Amino acid sequence: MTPQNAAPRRADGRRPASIKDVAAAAGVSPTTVSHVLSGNRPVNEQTATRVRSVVSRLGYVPASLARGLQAGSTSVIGLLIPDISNTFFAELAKGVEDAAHHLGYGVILCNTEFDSDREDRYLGLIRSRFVDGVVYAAGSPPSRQRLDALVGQFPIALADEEVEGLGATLITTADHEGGGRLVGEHLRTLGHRRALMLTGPSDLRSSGARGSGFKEAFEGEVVERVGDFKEESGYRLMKEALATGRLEQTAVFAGNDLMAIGALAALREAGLSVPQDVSLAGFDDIRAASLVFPPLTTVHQPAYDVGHTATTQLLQYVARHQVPPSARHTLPVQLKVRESTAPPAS
Amino acid sequence: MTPQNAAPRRADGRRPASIKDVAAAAGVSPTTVSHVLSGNRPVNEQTATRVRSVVSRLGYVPASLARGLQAGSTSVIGLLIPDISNTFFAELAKGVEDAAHHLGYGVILCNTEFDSDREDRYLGLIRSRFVDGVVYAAGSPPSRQRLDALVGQFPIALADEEVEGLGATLITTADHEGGGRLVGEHLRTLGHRRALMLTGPSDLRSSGARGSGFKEAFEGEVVERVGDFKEESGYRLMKEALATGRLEQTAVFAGNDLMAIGALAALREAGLSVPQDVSLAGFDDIRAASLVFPPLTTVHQPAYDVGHTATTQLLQYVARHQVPPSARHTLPVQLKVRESTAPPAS
DNA sequence: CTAGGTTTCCAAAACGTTTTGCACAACACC
DNA sequence: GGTGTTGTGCAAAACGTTTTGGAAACCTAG
Repeated sequence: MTPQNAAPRRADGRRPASIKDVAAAAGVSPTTVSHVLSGNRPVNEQTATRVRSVVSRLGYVPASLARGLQAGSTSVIGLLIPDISNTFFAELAKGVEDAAHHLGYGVILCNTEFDSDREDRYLGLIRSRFVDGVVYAAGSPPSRQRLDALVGQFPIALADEEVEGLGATLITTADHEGGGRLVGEHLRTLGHRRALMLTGPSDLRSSGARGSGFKEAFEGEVVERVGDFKEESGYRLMKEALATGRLEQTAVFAGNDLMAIGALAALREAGLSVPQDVSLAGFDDIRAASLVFPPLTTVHQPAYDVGHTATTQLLQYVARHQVPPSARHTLPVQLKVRESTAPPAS
Repeated sequence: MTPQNAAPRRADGRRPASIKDVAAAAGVSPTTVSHVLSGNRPVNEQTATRVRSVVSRLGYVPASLARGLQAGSTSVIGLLIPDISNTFFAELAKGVEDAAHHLGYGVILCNTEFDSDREDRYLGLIRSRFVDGVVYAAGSPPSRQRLDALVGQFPIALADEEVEGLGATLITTADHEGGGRLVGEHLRTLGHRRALMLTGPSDLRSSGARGSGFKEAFEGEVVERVGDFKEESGYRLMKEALATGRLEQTAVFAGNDLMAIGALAALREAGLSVPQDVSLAGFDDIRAASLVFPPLTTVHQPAYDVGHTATTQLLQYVARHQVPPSARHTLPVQLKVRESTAPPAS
């Protein structure tokens, strides 16, 4: 355990090569090295070759911090999401990453895990200008006072979940209401007249929109139970509904696929089979939806596209050092009819 | 569209407050502001209060780039993974993030998507010291010449997948060989004597270890077909095996769950049912493994723990500006017997 | 009154880049 | 022999911090 000192030293004790080292070794000024590397101004070809050979011999790589400090930007954006292990967000992240990469940006993942400690840290990192912009995919209502410090001051784009009264923002979201309508219509057409709705958090715009779309199109009698978009809550809510005796409804619409999967387990435990006894529909079309038995009828959300669009929009402004204007992009969704829905029994 | 100029300006045209602005407004020197904020040296309580009030009035947040440049570190580590939408890596990422957060570090996600362009960019970002260290979870054999530039120079920890001949490195991996053995033993005990193995890439250490563990414990006749750990390859390989006529084997061991799920689809299409006609086992215990029908017998890998351990180890050295020594941590795995395996039909 | 200690603050250097204004030389053109 | 023009390279400033060596003022004890 050899004690090491001062910070800038490299782990093995050597200092990483700086532009000065290169300049000295090549017998030129740092300015010239910079010009050789950036091509910003012409440099004599002989000198340039000499510099380049020194660069590769020393394994010189410009320090991004210094470069960023000087340039006033880092070419990295942040992606704030609640839970990367949820495949929906993973897919969204992929879209963000693709778009960013394509435009020359890196992505720093900030996984909040619904934990305010963590949210604080990342918001701090963002406010300290470690990143040039943020794509914010809220999975739960965000703490407003923290966001307020950003919006309008800092380039930010909301993905999938819109946040109430947050002032001018770039918003990209799937058509939650339309998706709800598709499900409602589907179940109505099958002949269902009474449905149980297991919703997500009531303070989430997306959750409300799915519900209102559904109710509008279903036209029948709808009973609502509020959950939190997690699998466990789908299980619990369904359990509760079953505990009251015989199920009044012939169809269940879960706020998302995770909840639907939870509900499915509860139904199975109660000895009810899907879709013979009860029809069940979800939302999101996560990977698991088609793997589960029976494969779930659900609404496909273009998670990848949401991420991609939000990022492309955002970067358009980031690149010009502008605050994005208020704008909304709504992406179409698609009903996937699988085997968990059928006409009611009788 | 108001044209904006110089980089450091904020998007709305105002420059973000710097320590100088605070100092000027509070009538002190930047030094004093810094001391107030860091508590690094005592400051008169009156002055301090005045400074603090200016800080909050101006919404001053220290620029992390400048701070990092001065300190020689960023308090952020990189996580290099091939595919964040694979739940195994997502789980691992969560472990990394938790450990890092706990030790005061942020995590930048570098999703390579098996794309060398992207790998290059991120490796560049790393070499430019944008991060203090890296957790590398290779999903495919990495391009050695790129990694060579890092290992031994830069703090790096290998998670789950070890890389041949990479010199001294910190390695944290699940017990792939032991897992293979568990499956082999399980199938042998059930009475199977002939098995088909659908493996991952042959140049991946983990893949080889799973196979050799399996063969050692199974003791029967094993036919091998090489895939790439993706669902499609499981499907294709199984299809090919079935195309040759009647299946010789009574059991199938897939290199991972994704391939098992692919194989399951192929078996179903061929009219074979699992586990009545064929037993099927996977590896990883991803979320989908228990959702699929029938639920998959598989080996549970502690993905979260692998990420967590690798990160904790790494940061122990990063914090002291040391290169991690060569070391290996092997984490235990666990056989999950579900409904996809049964005694052979006879 | 002096010697020494404390308290409080500041100036300046350093971190590693990029950018800009300028100097010097070489060359051409009339 | 002026007068541009072009090629080449450097010095210095700037980006926004933290750190360090003092300086100035005040107090205390002898």
